[in-house]
Amino acid sequence: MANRILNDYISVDCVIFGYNDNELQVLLVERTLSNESTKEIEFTDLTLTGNHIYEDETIEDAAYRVLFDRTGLDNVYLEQFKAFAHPDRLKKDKDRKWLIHDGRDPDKRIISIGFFSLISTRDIIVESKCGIAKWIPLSEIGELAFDHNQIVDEALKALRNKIKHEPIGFELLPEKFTLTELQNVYEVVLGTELDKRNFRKKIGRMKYLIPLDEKQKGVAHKPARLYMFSRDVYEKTKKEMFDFTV
Amino acid sequence: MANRILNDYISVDCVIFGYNDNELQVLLVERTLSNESTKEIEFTDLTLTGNHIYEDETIEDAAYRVLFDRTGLDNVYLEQFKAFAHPDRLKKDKDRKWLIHDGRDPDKRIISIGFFSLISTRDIIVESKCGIAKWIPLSEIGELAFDHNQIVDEALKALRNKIKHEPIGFELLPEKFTLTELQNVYEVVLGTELDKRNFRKKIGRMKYLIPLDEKQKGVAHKPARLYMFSRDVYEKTKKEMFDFTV
DNA sequence: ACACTTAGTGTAGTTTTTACACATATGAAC
DNA sequence: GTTCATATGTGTAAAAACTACACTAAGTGT
Repeated sequence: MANRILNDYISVDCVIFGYNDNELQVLLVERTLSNESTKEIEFTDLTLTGNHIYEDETIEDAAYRVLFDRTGLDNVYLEQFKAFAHPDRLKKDKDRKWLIHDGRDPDKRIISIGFFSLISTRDIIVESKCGIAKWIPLSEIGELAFDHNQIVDEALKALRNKIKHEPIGFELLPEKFTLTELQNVYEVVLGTELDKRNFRKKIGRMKYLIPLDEKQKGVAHKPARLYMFSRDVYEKTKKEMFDFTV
Repeated sequence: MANRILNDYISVDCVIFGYNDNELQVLLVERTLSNESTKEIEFTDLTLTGNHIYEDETIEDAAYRVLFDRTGLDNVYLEQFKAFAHPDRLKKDKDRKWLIHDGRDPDKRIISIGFFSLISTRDIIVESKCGIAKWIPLSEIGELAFDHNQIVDEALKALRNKIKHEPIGFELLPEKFTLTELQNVYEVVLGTELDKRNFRKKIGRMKYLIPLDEKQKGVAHKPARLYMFSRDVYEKTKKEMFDFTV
């Protein structure tokens, strides 16, 4: 055993989930790889959005900063779920002798602290300081850079677990939403179908779900009533939690 | 903002919970602090057990190693729950101008990845390679070194959350146990009282709870039946999870 | 006016939860 | 060996939650 102390780069990586077209999507960034000898661009790759932690900030601060730099959004649901540090994390790239154009030394291990974040995709992403970010449906994610596939998998697990017990589905929707939209979020995240009447009965009991005197507009069918989530009420009644235990 | 990249020590810290005397306890180690000028020992402090991560191991490996070095135990319940890195983590010590005798540079920030671990305190702790480890009841923990109070708090939160949904209470008991002992574990961890009959009705439904043809011995009252936890059955029937949602 | 589409609603049977009290088996003390 | 002290082990009734299931209502488009 080498027993050298790992004293290495640390980063936060955010798995930013969005919900659109009845699908769960992840925000990913292109990374450019070039051939080490010819210096020509070989191809591009997809990675999660991450960044280093500065000396004067907490891990959470760093994650919010990454999120803001990438999406221009503030005030977003964000949760730390796991730290990753596989010794063979960079092997893939080293074997292939590609140069990574993000200024990191490819021989160093990176510890990454994983966060997942939920954003309503109707919140238009204004800025994206660094590189091209794209929404990719979860089902269409191919092979990502580093160990980012594993990080996404674990993030999804953490999200599924969380949504069963706490009302975070709202975070993926715009401020006002219909019950069918909400049900779809749960179905998409959990990967199950839910019965419409039973779903409505269940969340109808939750006091933090506020019915509005407003209806959907411009749809070619009976317009649905709109609802809001009240964070205030939720904080006051945390006892009665949303529990989708299967 | 400084914007210097944090490139610093990383460690794992384990919050090792044990259950004894109807109490939840934590395994802590003494740390010796001495006055920087006189070099005399000032006093001792309590810390969680932690260690650095080596280059060729995963974070989990490191946590199991710490656990083994400290307790001599293998095959123990262990779970990563959160990473910590407060910029002011070491301020307390720096202000007081104490020298820390564990070889760490007190000016460096330490990122610590928190694990919690459950062990049956009837498993006698054989070895303890480094320093004196003590079981301290949760209620009697004073001010710990670094940000370890916060880490313990978060570990307890994570434990409470986990025990509501998965059968990990068993990990705190010896192989054979009575239902009253099991109920006590739940009560102590959750900090609530539970109704004896309802508790038994509920776990009676769980197939991974195996009744034995054996009874308690040497007690001055009606001897209780002994039970075992079957990990095998649990893995096969993960659907019906233990859910103590209050 | 008609067709199309999604919204919205109720019930009966089953299971789970909750609250609650007394007889029983053992060791200890006498 | 009788009695005492102590923790074990058990059932029921009422309320709440869960499951499965099908039709009418309210809009838009033609």
